Amino acid sequence: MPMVATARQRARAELEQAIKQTAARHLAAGGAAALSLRAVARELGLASSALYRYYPSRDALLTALIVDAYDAIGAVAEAVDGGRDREDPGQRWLAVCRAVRSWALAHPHAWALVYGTPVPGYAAPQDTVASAIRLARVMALVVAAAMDDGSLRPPRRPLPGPRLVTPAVVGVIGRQPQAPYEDLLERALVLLVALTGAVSYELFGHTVGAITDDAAWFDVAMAVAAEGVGFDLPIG
Amino acid sequence: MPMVATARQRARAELEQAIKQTAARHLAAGGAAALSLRAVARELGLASSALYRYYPSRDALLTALIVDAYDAIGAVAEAVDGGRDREDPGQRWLAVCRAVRSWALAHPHAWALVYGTPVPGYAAPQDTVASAIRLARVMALVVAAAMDDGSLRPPRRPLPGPRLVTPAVVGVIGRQPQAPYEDLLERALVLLVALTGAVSYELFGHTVGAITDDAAWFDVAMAVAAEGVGFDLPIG
DNA sequence: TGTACATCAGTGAACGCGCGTTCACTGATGTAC
DNA sequence: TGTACATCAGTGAACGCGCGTTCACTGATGTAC
Repeated sequence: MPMVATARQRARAELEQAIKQTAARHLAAGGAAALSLRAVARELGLASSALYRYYPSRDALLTALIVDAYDAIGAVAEAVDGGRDREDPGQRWLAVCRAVRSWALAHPHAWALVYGTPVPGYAAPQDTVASAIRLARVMALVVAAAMDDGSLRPPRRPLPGPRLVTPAVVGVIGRQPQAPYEDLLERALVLLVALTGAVSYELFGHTVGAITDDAAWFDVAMAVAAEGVGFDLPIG
Repeated sequence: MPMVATARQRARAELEQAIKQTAARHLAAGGAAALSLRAVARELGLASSALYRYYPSRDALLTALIVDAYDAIGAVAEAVDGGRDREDPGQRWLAVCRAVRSWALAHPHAWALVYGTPVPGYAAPQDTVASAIRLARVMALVVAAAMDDGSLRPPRRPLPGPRLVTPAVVGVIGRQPQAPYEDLLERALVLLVALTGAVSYELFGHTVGAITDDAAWFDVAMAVAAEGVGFDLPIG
């Protein structure tokens, strides 16, 4: 087992990337439905059958693009929030929301691939979860920071009943939140719903005719949602 | 101009409905991508070209289905809220949210058609707006009722700056909300984002592995979002 | 260092499929006098 | 009431298209001795 990659291995890795990049470009141009293996092969000057040495099926290629999209969104969130541990949690979360929205506006079809209608007949394999979780993790850390620094208002009415989040979610912040914040994680997920919901709402055309300034309203929406959770985003 | 429809007119109206119903069934089975004019014609025992006497293109048929889906959602919301004018606004809104969610779970592909990824190459014509607005109207009326009956908490921090909703939205409740509720409609739209966002979040598979009880969590999410707007949904 | 063998990337032809839309047509239904 | 004409629903063949996937193959790269 050699320490350095052989020429064949390097060529393989390169072409695998080239295929994915070309596919991503086609996705960006026409959406998932317009992504065709034959078109990708054509652009790369390959026989269409050659792609099967790299991806066993169209779905597998799509899965790779989905993972990349999740990772790109997660990376954007992490980059924006990185090193802000001492800042106001509201500031941090708004910055993350804005960055995610910007990314989505720049990559609408990739956004649709992960947060829009699932591709018909396609079942998300396990490969995507590690990447899908990155944005949620940033959100959870910001909320946990708000709880720890005392800036989080306790809920007006704590939710009764058993916890609704899985241990996996609790694991993200490493502890079960204590009273008066027992229901913190259930509430916090609403921030993600508001974020993904607002971005999709705008991107999929539902603000047309209703909202005059999408960017300004997005900030409002994030602030309103955060108030329900118990912390304040900077507004105005 | 006869007062009664001729046999030809009746036959036409019937077949137009039959085409749409068959198309709706195919949509429900396989999603928008799986909707094919030829398959619909086949099932009806017609030549595929015959459909062009009824719908000028596949997009036109799709538009009819989109309008129907919006109307169905709006009708569900209106039916649930009908005659509840005197009830607690929080109760009313939660009932609407739950009914919309149930409809979506029963008609996932139709939901995806209107709130999921827009069909590629498809631009929503004006025909859809009247139907699309029905759910928003119910929401606005409930919120306006809460404002009027004094159960709506004024915002912690009113939003500065100009209004962000169009006159069309103001027209739904018939008046510009006054202080301390100037920003009511901007806030209220977050309820729609939370509702559509939460339903899509669940329907498109993002709660898998994170939430143990989707129905219970949905109630929580709606309550948390409503708190940001200033009114309380019944919980627990 | 050189040779025999194994691996594997890429080819090109083929399979089998279904689609949206157009068009000249036939024959039944409806209308005007 | 009957006839001539206009309307229009539905046909069936055709156009032109692109797709995902399989398979036996060739020739270059890599490996073991």
